[in-house]
Amino acid sequence: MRMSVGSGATIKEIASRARVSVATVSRVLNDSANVRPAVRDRVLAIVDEVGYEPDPIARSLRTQSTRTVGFIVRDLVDTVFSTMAQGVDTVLRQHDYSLLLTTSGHDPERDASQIATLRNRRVDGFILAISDESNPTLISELRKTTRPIVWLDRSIEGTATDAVLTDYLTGMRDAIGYLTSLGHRRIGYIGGSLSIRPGRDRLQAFTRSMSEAGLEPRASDIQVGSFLQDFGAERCGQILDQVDPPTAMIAAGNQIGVGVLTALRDRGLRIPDDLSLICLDDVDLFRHGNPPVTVISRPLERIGERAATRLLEKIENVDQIEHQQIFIPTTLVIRDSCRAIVA
Amino acid sequence: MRMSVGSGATIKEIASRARVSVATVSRVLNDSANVRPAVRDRVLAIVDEVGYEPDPIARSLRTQSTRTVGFIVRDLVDTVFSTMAQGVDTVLRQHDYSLLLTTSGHDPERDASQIATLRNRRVDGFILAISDESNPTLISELRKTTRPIVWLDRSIEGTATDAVLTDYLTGMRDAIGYLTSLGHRRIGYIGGSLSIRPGRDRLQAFTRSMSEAGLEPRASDIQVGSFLQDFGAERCGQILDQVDPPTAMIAAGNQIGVGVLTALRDRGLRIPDDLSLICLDDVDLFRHGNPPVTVISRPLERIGERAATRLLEKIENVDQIEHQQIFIPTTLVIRDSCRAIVA
DNA sequence: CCATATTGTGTAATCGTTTTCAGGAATGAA
DNA sequence: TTCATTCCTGAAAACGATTACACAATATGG
Repeated sequence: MRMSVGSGATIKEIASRARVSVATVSRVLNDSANVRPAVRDRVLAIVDEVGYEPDPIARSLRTQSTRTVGFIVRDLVDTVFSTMAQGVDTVLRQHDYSLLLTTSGHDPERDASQIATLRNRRVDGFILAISDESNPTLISELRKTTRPIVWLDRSIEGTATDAVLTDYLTGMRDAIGYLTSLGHRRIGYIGGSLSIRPGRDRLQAFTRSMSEAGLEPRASDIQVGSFLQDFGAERCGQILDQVDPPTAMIAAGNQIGVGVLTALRDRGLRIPDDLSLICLDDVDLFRHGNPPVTVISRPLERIGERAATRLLEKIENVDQIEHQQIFIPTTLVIRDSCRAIVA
Repeated sequence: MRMSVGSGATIKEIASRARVSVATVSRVLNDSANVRPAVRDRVLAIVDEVGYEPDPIARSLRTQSTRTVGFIVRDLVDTVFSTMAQGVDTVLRQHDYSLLLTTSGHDPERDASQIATLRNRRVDGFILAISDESNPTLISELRKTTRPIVWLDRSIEGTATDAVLTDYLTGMRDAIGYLTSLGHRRIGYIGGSLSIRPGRDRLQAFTRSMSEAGLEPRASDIQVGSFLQDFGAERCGQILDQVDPPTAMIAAGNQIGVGVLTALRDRGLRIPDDLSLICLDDVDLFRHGNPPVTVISRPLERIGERAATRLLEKIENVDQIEHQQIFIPTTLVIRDSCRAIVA
């Protein structure tokens, strides 16, 4: 019973039709070694005629390579991740690799189990944008693979890793500079969990930018803990409920930003009149919202592409041992969500 | 040289350690046939101790099944598709299947070539949400596979197919009803390309709903052709530039809706004061925008889940020959983007 | 107690490739 | 002509599982 894939032909059939051995066919197809031009042409002609395509499964079994990359993201519904995935797909496709995509939810256990799954599936490499880098199960799971890993806005403490990271400082500094130039002194900050690198990096970028601007934020103006919408909404309320709330706010996460927006709407507060707002990541809601909101932006698709490119480099260059951390700068895109304060 | 995957052990090592043949180990692992309980336990103990996991590649080669599903979407950046992908992932994960995800851009040629790629990769089935169903290259490419296919908001004319489709009529009828109840008589419509099923279905739902409401739309109020933002913006302008433009508009595509929003903003028109707007698909921008826009909504994630479930049914039940078309109803979610007309 | 089912197990073929090894043909040098 | 290279090719051994087949051991029935 022949499989109806491609022509369904196997290398054996090609070989017999071309009156050569399977070894020769294989050599022609991997254009390796020396094979007489006449023979090569004969084989190629048959291959073409029959429409033969080698079975990648059989090939994988023999070569221990699947031309497949595993990509784990927290959540595909979040535009940030799906846009990165788009970038990854673009690059992989160009290099005849396939994308095995899966999600970890917000569950650290699933991070580990998904890695196990992908490892078991023999992916040639991993791109990881998972939920919690510090989970010990995860770490031990990772040790079981020798395949290259590229972290996406993540990294493991204390270990040399390949990673594509975001330089939040560039955009954050501009954001704070912009706000202070408008006269703001009290700037609130809502950020995600610190158990994950962007949570830490963004907070650090914020505090550093503030102190560079000569500002010392109040502890109560800084709220961190989760990237979720509800968290953003709740903590936004908390910050604004103070007797003398900040005049500006930074929502360091696109979901958080959504939460802030709904919190403001619930209280009947308007942007920028009642609060100046800067969000992170240039998603539709911010770009096309009313008013369009000023954001710290980064090239999400490009970031995905960069990670994929780097991973392929490592896969195809096994002897490449050194690790690279690639930093993608952020930029401030000014729109209409901040207003000047009259002193 | 042992691969460092799982324990790196092969079935042979387990067999020799357990003093049985590989056949017996295989039998235990596929809990098939009769194997003496004592032996079974002994084998399982060793498997456990060693942490042995069968190599899925070898298994695939023999069984001709990869426990892998291919999913082609037009564009991962579009929330509609990435949300569906999330649903697909959820179901596949629960059944130990993996997701091979790829995009076709808006390019019909790529539709076909991606199918070829997935077919070559021996996926067990396809979920297709591609760019153009009528492309002949695509059709002939599809004929080359015997693996089950589930269409997602798509279908091939004239052929019996499995598909998860959207019943746009339910939501559209409510939308038109709602608008007429507000006093609107002139309702514009901007829709996507008719070379793809949702383009046709949505338009049909619109014209039918209109006539049910006793309304006959002007030809110039109906613009169809592309799902892209720019198209939405341009045609929105075109419709509004008429001497007596409609008072309400339906944007039958989320990107189109974005385009409409920007077009309105560019002309300084306000929603709902200057135009009542109903969009399709409940994305962040519409849900949390200002004002929040009334939408015809469908459960995107659920739709993805449904497609995956159906596909797995067909995969694991090869003898299941009949085709199913599953219709997911749409609902109207009323928000603040429509206002009453005073006659 | 013998013939016959039933159970449990191992041997070996198979899936479709790549690649090692060995050997024959062709080439070049002396 | 002879010998050493170099070039080309094929046979066969992997890769790591599943499974058809054969056969021994045990159970069943008269």
